[in-house]
Amino acid sequence: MGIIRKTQSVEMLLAEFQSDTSAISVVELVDRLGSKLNKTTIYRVLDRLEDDGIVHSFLGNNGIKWYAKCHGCSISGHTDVHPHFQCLNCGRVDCLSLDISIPKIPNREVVGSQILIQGKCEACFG
Amino acid sequence: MGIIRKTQSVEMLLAEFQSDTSAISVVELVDRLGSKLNKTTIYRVLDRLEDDGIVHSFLGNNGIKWYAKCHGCSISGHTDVHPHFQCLNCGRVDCLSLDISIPKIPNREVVGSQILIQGKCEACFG
DNA sequence: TTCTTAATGCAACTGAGTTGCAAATATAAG
DNA sequence: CTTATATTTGCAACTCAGTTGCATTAAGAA
Repeated sequence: MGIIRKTQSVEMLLAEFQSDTSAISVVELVDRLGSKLNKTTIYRVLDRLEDDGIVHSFLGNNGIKWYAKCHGCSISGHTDVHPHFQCLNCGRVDCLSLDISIPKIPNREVVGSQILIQGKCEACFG
Repeated sequence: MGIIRKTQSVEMLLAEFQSDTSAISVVELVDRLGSKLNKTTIYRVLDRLEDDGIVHSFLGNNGIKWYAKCHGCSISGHTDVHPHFQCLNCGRVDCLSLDISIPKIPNREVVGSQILIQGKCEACFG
Protein backbone atom coordinates (compact mmCIF):
# COMPACT_ATOMS: atom_id res chain seq x y z
CA MET A 1 0.00 0.00 0.00
CA GLY A 2 2.54 2.56 1.11
CA ILE A 3 2.44 6.21 2.05
CA ILE A 4 -0.54 8.07 0.79
CA ARG A 5 -0.61 11.18 2.95
CA LYS A 6 2.24 13.38 4.11
CA THR A 7 1.27 13.58 7.74
CA GLN A 8 3.19 15.06 10.63
CA SER A 9 4.05 11.58 11.86
CA VAL A 10 5.65 10.75 8.54
CA GLU A 11 7.62 14.02 8.52
CA MET A 12 8.89 13.45 12.04
CA LEU A 13 10.06 9.94 11.32
CA LEU A 14 11.70 10.95 8.07
CA ALA A 15 13.52 13.72 9.94
CA GLU A 16 15.10 11.11 12.21
CA PHE A 17 16.52 9.25 9.25
CA GLN A 18 17.65 12.51 7.69
CA SER A 19 19.82 13.41 10.65
CA ASP A 20 21.03 9.91 11.38
CA THR A 21 23.34 8.14 8.99
CA SER A 22 23.30 4.86 10.90
CA ALA A 23 20.40 2.48 11.30
CA ILE A 24 17.89 3.15 14.07
CA SER A 25 16.09 0.50 16.07
CA VAL A 26 12.35 0.72 16.61
CA VAL A 27 13.03 0.77 20.34
CA GLU A 28 15.21 3.84 19.86
CA LEU A 29 12.61 5.54 17.69
CA VAL A 30 9.87 4.92 20.23
CA ASP A 31 12.22 6.32 22.83
CA ARG A 32 12.94 9.45 20.80
CA LEU A 33 9.44 10.15 19.51
CA GLY A 34 7.26 8.33 22.01
CA SER A 35 6.25 11.52 23.79
CA LYS A 36 4.98 13.05 20.55
CA LEU A 37 3.84 10.01 18.62
CA ASN A 38 2.02 6.91 19.69
CA LYS A 39 4.03 3.71 19.57
CA THR A 40 1.45 2.11 17.29
CA THR A 41 1.72 5.02 14.88
CA ILE A 42 5.49 4.68 14.75
CA TYR A 43 5.22 1.01 13.85
CA ARG A 44 2.62 1.71 11.20
CA VAL A 45 4.40 4.63 9.58
CA LEU A 46 7.61 2.59 9.40
CA ASP A 47 5.66 -0.18 7.70
CA ARG A 48 4.41 2.23 5.08
CA LEU A 49 7.81 3.83 4.58
CA GLU A 50 9.21 0.37 3.97
CA ASP A 51 6.47 -0.49 1.50
CA ASP A 52 7.38 2.65 -0.39
CA GLY A 53 11.06 1.77 -0.59
CA ILE A 54 12.09 4.72 1.55
CA VAL A 55 13.50 2.69 4.41
CA HIS A 56 14.34 -0.97 4.85
CA SER A 57 14.16 -3.13 7.96
CA PHE A 58 16.17 -6.00 9.33
CA LEU A 59 16.76 -7.75 12.64
CA GLY A 60 19.62 -6.92 14.97
CA ASN A 61 21.51 -9.14 17.39
CA ASN A 62 18.67 -9.72 19.78
CA GLY A 63 15.85 -9.96 17.27
CA ILE A 64 14.91 -6.30 17.57
CA LYS A 65 13.82 -4.55 14.41
CA TRP A 66 16.06 -1.90 12.88
CA TYR A 67 15.40 0.56 10.09
CA ALA A 68 17.69 2.48 7.77
CA LYS A 69 17.34 4.71 4.74
CA CYS A 70 17.24 3.08 1.34
CA HIS A 71 19.31 4.20 -1.60
CA GLY A 72 17.76 3.54 -4.95
CA CYS A 73 14.71 1.59 -3.84
CA SER A 74 11.17 2.41 -4.82
CA ILE A 75 7.62 1.22 -4.25
CA SER A 76 8.18 -1.39 -6.94
CA GLY A 77 10.85 -3.18 -4.94
CA HIS A 78 13.79 -3.14 -2.59
CA THR A 79 16.86 -3.36 -4.77
CA ASP A 80 19.27 -1.96 -2.21
CA VAL A 81 20.12 -5.15 -0.35
CA HIS A 82 23.32 -5.32 1.65
CA PRO A 83 24.79 -6.69 4.85
CA HIS A 84 24.54 -4.85 8.17
CA PHE A 85 27.14 -4.39 10.85
CA GLN A 86 26.34 -4.34 14.54
CA CYS A 87 28.94 -3.20 17.03
CA LEU A 88 29.06 -5.58 19.98
CA ASN A 89 30.55 -2.82 22.09
CA CYS A 90 28.26 0.18 21.62
CA GLY A 91 25.34 -1.46 19.83
CA ARG A 92 25.46 0.85 16.82
CA VAL A 93 24.26 -0.63 13.54
CA ASP A 94 25.32 0.44 10.06
CA CYS A 95 24.61 -0.57 6.52
CA LEU A 96 27.62 -1.92 4.65
CA SER A 97 27.95 -1.21 0.96
CA LEU A 98 29.52 -4.56 0.48
CA ASP A 99 28.59 -7.29 -1.94
CA ILE A 100 28.62 -10.73 -0.39
CA SER A 101 27.57 -13.28 -2.94
CA ILE A 102 25.45 -16.22 -1.92
CA PRO A 103 26.36 -19.26 -3.99
CA LYS A 104 23.75 -21.37 -5.71
CA ILE A 105 22.59 -24.20 -3.52
CA PRO A 106 21.65 -27.54 -5.10
CA ASN A 107 17.92 -28.33 -5.05
CA ARG A 108 17.03 -25.08 -3.35
CA GLU A 109 15.87 -21.75 -4.64
CA VAL A 110 17.54 -18.78 -3.00
CA VAL A 111 15.25 -15.78 -2.79
CA GLY A 112 17.06 -13.52 -0.37
CA SER A 113 19.39 -13.35 2.57
CA GLN A 114 19.94 -11.52 5.82
CA ILE A 115 23.55 -10.95 6.76
CA LEU A 116 24.47 -9.44 10.10
CA ILE A 117 28.16 -8.97 10.74
CA GLN A 118 29.23 -8.49 14.34
CA GLY A 119 32.31 -6.83 15.76
CA LYS A 120 33.71 -3.45 16.69
CA CYS A 121 32.61 -0.36 14.78
CA GLU A 122 34.84 2.43 13.57
CA ALA A 123 34.41 4.43 16.75
CA CYS A 124 35.02 1.54 19.15
CA PHE A 125 37.86 0.00 17.13
CA GLY A 126 40.35 2.88 17.33
CA MET B 1 28.75 -23.06 33.18
CA GLY B 2 27.09 -25.69 31.05
CA ILE B 3 25.53 -29.02 31.78
CA ILE B 4 26.47 -30.56 35.05
CA ARG B 5 23.78 -33.14 35.61
CA LYS B 6 22.20 -35.57 33.16
CA THR B 7 18.61 -34.95 34.06
CA GLN B 8 15.47 -36.23 32.37
CA SER B 9 14.88 -32.79 30.88
CA VAL B 10 18.28 -32.87 29.24
CA GLU B 11 17.69 -36.37 27.88
CA MET B 12 14.32 -35.43 26.45
CA LEU B 13 15.65 -32.38 24.70
CA LEU B 14 18.65 -34.23 23.33
CA ALA B 15 16.30 -36.89 22.00
CA GLU B 16 14.50 -34.26 19.92
CA PHE B 17 17.73 -33.25 18.26
CA GLN B 18 18.68 -36.87 17.76
CA SER B 19 15.60 -37.60 15.71
CA ASP B 20 15.47 -34.31 13.90
CA THR B 21 18.13 -33.43 11.36
CA SER B 22 16.83 -29.92 10.78
CA ALA B 23 16.88 -27.02 13.19
CA ILE B 24 14.05 -26.74 15.72
CA SER B 25 12.57 -23.50 16.98
CA VAL B 26 12.03 -22.95 20.68
CA VAL B 27 8.35 -22.46 19.93
CA GLU B 28 8.26 -25.90 18.35
CA LEU B 29 10.13 -27.47 21.26
CA VAL B 30 7.75 -25.93 23.79
CA ASP B 31 4.94 -27.25 21.66
CA ARG B 32 6.37 -30.77 21.56
CA LEU B 33 7.53 -31.05 25.14
CA GLY B 34 5.42 -28.44 26.91
CA SER B 35 3.14 -31.05 28.44
CA LYS B 36 6.04 -32.86 30.05
CA LEU B 37 8.51 -30.05 30.65
CA ASN B 38 8.02 -26.55 31.87
CA LYS B 39 8.67 -23.84 29.33
CA THR B 40 11.23 -22.23 31.62
CA THR B 41 13.08 -25.51 31.93
CA ILE B 42 13.23 -25.87 28.17
CA TYR B 43 14.78 -22.43 27.79
CA ARG B 44 17.28 -23.10 30.55
CA VAL B 45 18.34 -26.53 29.36
CA LEU B 46 18.86 -25.17 25.83
CA ASP B 47 21.04 -22.43 27.28
CA ARG B 48 23.20 -24.99 29.01
CA LEU B 49 23.38 -27.24 25.96
CA GLU B 50 24.57 -24.27 23.99
CA ASP B 51 27.17 -23.36 26.59
CA ASP B 52 28.47 -26.89 26.28
CA GLY B 53 28.80 -26.74 22.51
CA ILE B 54 26.16 -29.42 22.00
CA VAL B 55 23.69 -27.20 20.17
CA HIS B 56 23.90 -23.73 18.68
CA SER B 57 21.24 -21.06 18.40
CA PHE B 58 20.37 -18.40 15.88
CA LEU B 59 17.42 -16.23 14.91
CA GLY B 60 14.96 -17.15 12.18
CA ASN B 61 12.97 -14.90 9.87
CA ASN B 62 10.73 -13.41 12.49
CA GLY B 63 13.26 -13.10 15.29
CA ILE B 64 12.33 -16.41 16.87
CA LYS B 65 15.13 -18.49 18.33
CA TRP B 66 16.14 -21.73 16.64
CA TYR B 67 18.47 -24.48 17.80
CA ALA B 68 20.38 -27.15 15.94
CA LYS B 69 22.96 -29.80 16.75
CA CYS B 70 26.61 -28.80 16.64
CA HIS B 71 29.29 -30.76 14.86
CA GLY B 72 32.73 -30.46 16.33
CA CYS B 73 32.01 -27.81 18.96
CA SER B 74 32.87 -28.12 22.62
CA ILE B 75 32.54 -26.22 25.87
CA SER B 76 35.65 -24.27 24.91
CA GLY B 77 33.98 -22.70 21.93
CA HIS B 78 31.62 -22.85 18.98
CA THR B 79 33.78 -23.59 15.98
CA ASP B 80 30.99 -24.93 13.81
CA VAL B 81 29.71 -21.66 12.36
CA HIS B 82 27.75 -21.72 9.14
CA PRO B 83 24.82 -20.08 7.37
CA HIS B 84 21.25 -21.23 7.87
CA PHE B 85 18.50 -21.66 5.34
CA GLN B 86 14.86 -20.92 6.05
CA CYS B 87 12.18 -22.02 3.65
CA LEU B 88 9.71 -19.23 3.04
CA ASN B 89 7.12 -21.78 2.02
CA CYS B 90 7.07 -24.36 4.82
CA GLY B 91 9.17 -22.57 7.45
CA ARG B 92 11.69 -25.36 7.81
CA VAL B 93 15.20 -24.29 8.79
CA ASP B 94 18.42 -26.16 8.01
CA CYS B 95 22.10 -25.69 8.61
CA LEU B 96 24.14 -25.26 5.44
CA SER B 97 27.64 -26.64 5.34
CA LEU B 98 28.72 -23.78 3.20
CA ASP B 99 31.60 -21.42 3.69
CA ILE B 100 30.69 -17.81 3.01
CA SER B 101 33.68 -15.63 3.65
CA ILE B 102 33.23 -12.22 5.18
CA PRO B 103 35.80 -9.81 3.78
CA LYS B 104 37.92 -7.62 6.00
CA ILE B 105 36.28 -4.25 6.57
CA PRO B 106 38.45 -1.14 6.93
CA ASN B 107 38.57 0.30 10.45
CA ARG B 108 36.33 -2.38 11.88
CA GLU B 109 36.99 -5.62 13.64
CA VAL B 110 34.85 -8.51 12.49
CA VAL B 111 34.12 -10.97 15.27
CA GLY B 112 31.30 -13.04 13.85
CA SER B 113 28.35 -13.09 11.53
CA GLN B 114 24.83 -14.38 11.24
CA ILE B 115 23.74 -15.42 7.79
CA LEU B 116 20.18 -16.45 7.08
CA ILE B 117 19.41 -17.45 3.51
CA GLN B 118 15.78 -17.47 2.48
CA GLY B 119 14.04 -19.34 -0.28
CA LYS B 120 12.53 -22.70 -1.07
CA CYS B 121 13.85 -25.82 0.60
CA GLU B 122 14.52 -29.15 -1.07
CA ALA B 123 11.02 -30.45 -0.35
CA CYS B 124 9.20 -27.32 -1.53
CA PHE B 125 11.41 -26.70 -4.56
CA GLY B 126 10.66 -29.85 -6.53
C1' DT C 1 21.53 -43.40 53.03
C1' DT C 2 22.38 -38.69 53.74
C1' DC C 3 23.74 -34.20 52.32
C1' DT C 4 24.67 -30.57 49.24
C1' DT C 5 23.91 -28.14 45.21
C1' DA C 6 22.08 -27.98 40.74
C1' DA C 7 17.82 -28.30 38.30
C1' DT C 8 12.85 -27.84 37.95
C1' DG C 9 8.02 -25.99 38.30
C1' DC C 10 5.20 -22.34 39.02
C1' DA C 11 3.39 -17.93 38.75
C1' DA C 12 4.04 -13.63 37.76
C1' DC C 13 6.38 -10.48 35.00
C1' DT C 14 8.81 -7.89 30.86
C1' DG C 15 8.92 -5.86 26.52
C1' DA C 16 8.37 -5.88 21.48
C1' DG C 17 4.96 -5.92 18.42
C1' DT C 18 -0.28 -6.20 17.11
C1' DT C 19 -5.42 -5.36 16.84
C1' DG C 20 -10.02 -3.14 16.93
C1' DC C 21 -12.32 0.83 17.13
C1' DA C 22 -13.59 5.56 17.72
C1' DA C 23 -11.78 10.23 16.90
C1' DA C 24 -8.89 13.23 14.13
C1' DT C 25 -6.94 14.97 9.85
C1' DA C 26 -5.16 15.06 5.07
C1' DT C 27 -6.72 15.51 0.54
C1' DA C 28 -9.95 15.64 -3.25
C1' DA C 29 -14.35 17.30 -4.90
C1' DG C 30 -17.73 20.82 -5.17
C1' DC D 1 -13.53 28.13 1.33
C1' DT D 2 -16.46 24.27 2.69
C1' DT D 3 -17.83 19.68 2.63
C1' DA D 4 -17.30 14.83 2.00
C1' DT D 5 -14.54 10.66 2.28
C1' DA D 6 -11.03 7.74 3.16
C1' DT D 7 -6.69 7.47 5.51
C1' DT D 8 -4.27 8.04 9.68
C1' DT D 9 -3.82 8.40 14.56
C1' DG D 10 -4.40 7.49 19.62
C1' DC D 11 -5.80 4.59 22.97
C1' DA D 12 -6.35 0.58 25.49
C1' DA D 13 -6.15 -3.88 25.62
C1' DC D 14 -3.99 -7.79 23.94
C1' DT D 15 -0.45 -11.53 22.15
C1' DC D 16 3.47 -14.07 22.65
C1' DA D 17 8.51 -15.05 23.23
C1' DG D 18 11.46 -14.91 26.71
C1' DT D 19 12.84 -13.90 31.80
C1' DT D 20 12.94 -13.79 37.02
C1' DG D 21 12.45 -15.07 41.95
C1' DC D 22 11.57 -18.46 44.90
C1' DA D 23 10.18 -22.66 46.97
C1' DT D 24 10.48 -27.62 45.85
C1' DT D 25 12.64 -31.63 43.75
C1' DA D 26 16.17 -34.61 42.37
C1' DA D 27 21.18 -35.59 40.79
C1' DG D 28 25.14 -37.52 42.39
C1' DA D 29 28.99 -37.16 45.60
C1' DA D 30 30.35 -38.38 50.29
